[in-house]
Amino acid sequence: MRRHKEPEVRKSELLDAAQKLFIEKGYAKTTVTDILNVHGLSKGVFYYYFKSKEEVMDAIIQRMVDDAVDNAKKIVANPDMTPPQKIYAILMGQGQTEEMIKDREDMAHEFHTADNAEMHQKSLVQSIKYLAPVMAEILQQDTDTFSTDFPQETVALFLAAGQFIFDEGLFQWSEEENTRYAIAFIQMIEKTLGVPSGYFSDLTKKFA
Amino acid sequence: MRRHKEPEVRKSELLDAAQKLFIEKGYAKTTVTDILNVHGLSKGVFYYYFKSKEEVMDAIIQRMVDDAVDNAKKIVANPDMTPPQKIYAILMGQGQTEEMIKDREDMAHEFHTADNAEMHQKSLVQSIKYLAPVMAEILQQDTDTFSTDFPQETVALFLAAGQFIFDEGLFQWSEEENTRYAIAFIQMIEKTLGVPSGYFSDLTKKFA
DNA sequence: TAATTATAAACTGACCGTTGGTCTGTAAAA
DNA sequence: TTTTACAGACCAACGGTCAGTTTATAATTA
Repeated sequence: MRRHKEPEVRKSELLDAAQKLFIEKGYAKTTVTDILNVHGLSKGVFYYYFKSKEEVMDAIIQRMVDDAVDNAKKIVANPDMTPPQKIYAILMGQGQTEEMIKDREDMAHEFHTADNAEMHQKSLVQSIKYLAPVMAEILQQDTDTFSTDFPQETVALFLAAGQFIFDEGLFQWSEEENTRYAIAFIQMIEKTLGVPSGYFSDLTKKFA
Repeated sequence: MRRHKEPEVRKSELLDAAQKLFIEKGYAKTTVTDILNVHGLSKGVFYYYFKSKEEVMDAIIQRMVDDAVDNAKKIVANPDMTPPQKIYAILMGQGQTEEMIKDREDMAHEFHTADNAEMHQKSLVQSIKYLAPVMAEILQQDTDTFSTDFPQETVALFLAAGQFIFDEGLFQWSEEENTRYAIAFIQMIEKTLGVPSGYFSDLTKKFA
């Protein structure tokens, strides 16, 4: 009765199931058996495709980061956006994959980061590694508007600060606090990049 | 033969042993039995003093953060330091307790943060919670030199960025990279706080 | 006051449930 | 027949529990 599936299909099934569970319950609290139960599979098949639970997490993070980088590259290539808009769009879209945004429209998905420290840390490290260079390009290609001595390093600092502070699971900011942090964040970016104050201000309305 | 000890002494023994192991091996990879073996104690005594392994981590973090806050308050009260020097001293002293610095002089202690995500995350969260207000006071008390709309939030962003980027376990920066990040970090702070460029520059030499 | 007993505090170690991971084997596909 | 995809019993290790033992302290008695 058991039907053998294409390896890639099975692997994707497992990855998708794992990702959903990791986000819902957290990495640590998600059992390998939990992942297998989603499609009624047995222990063996998991370790046929992956050599450890951690490898699955790494694969998921890689997928998410690749997505984010692709998205960022599209933004960079978009001729209808100004450089500041690009910076803003990439920074603010962080931590949310396209799929996650779609999902979020349906049900309220909380990225349970408190129980997800390992995953959160790894994904932040990878984000910085792969996303910072792409963003740094924007700054380097428009030295008229931006004045930064170390674009990549500066952008990395932005990513680290933003991803951490605005994480929904770590701090439960009130709406007011969130707004204050958002403004402070944007002002920090404006000042650091040397763009006039208010450059991003009209974009800030999204935080209302 | 078994000697009963003062509860506080025993508890400190366990906390100290745990802290050392958590730093050396990481929280996840440190066994409760490992902690007990340091002083040859049995399972029961651990759960006599703590109700879980996580509680021990929380206690250790609290101790570290309290230390850091005390230290920060002393710096704030120091009349021989200028406000920028205070900001600098607190930001750069982060993540290293006095004891850890002493230890580091003896043997090369690596805070194995890669295997320590949970602890690192929690301690960063607590740092921001308790340290940011203290630092914000410095900014508020010297509005002539500093111009920031949201002192506490801004400082929190600094802490998050700095603690993450300069973590020894997460990124293995070369000496050059480290210097670049340090300069970028300082420039970001200078620009964001509205102090003239080079305000911290003479302090930067420490990174050589 | 010294010896005895009662009570609580500090500690032991066998035990349990769960989990990540292994291994031998089997059914389906080629 | 060989290879690929899968099943599921099994294992070691870990966090945590618990009934019981030893040590210190207070209360009682002689």
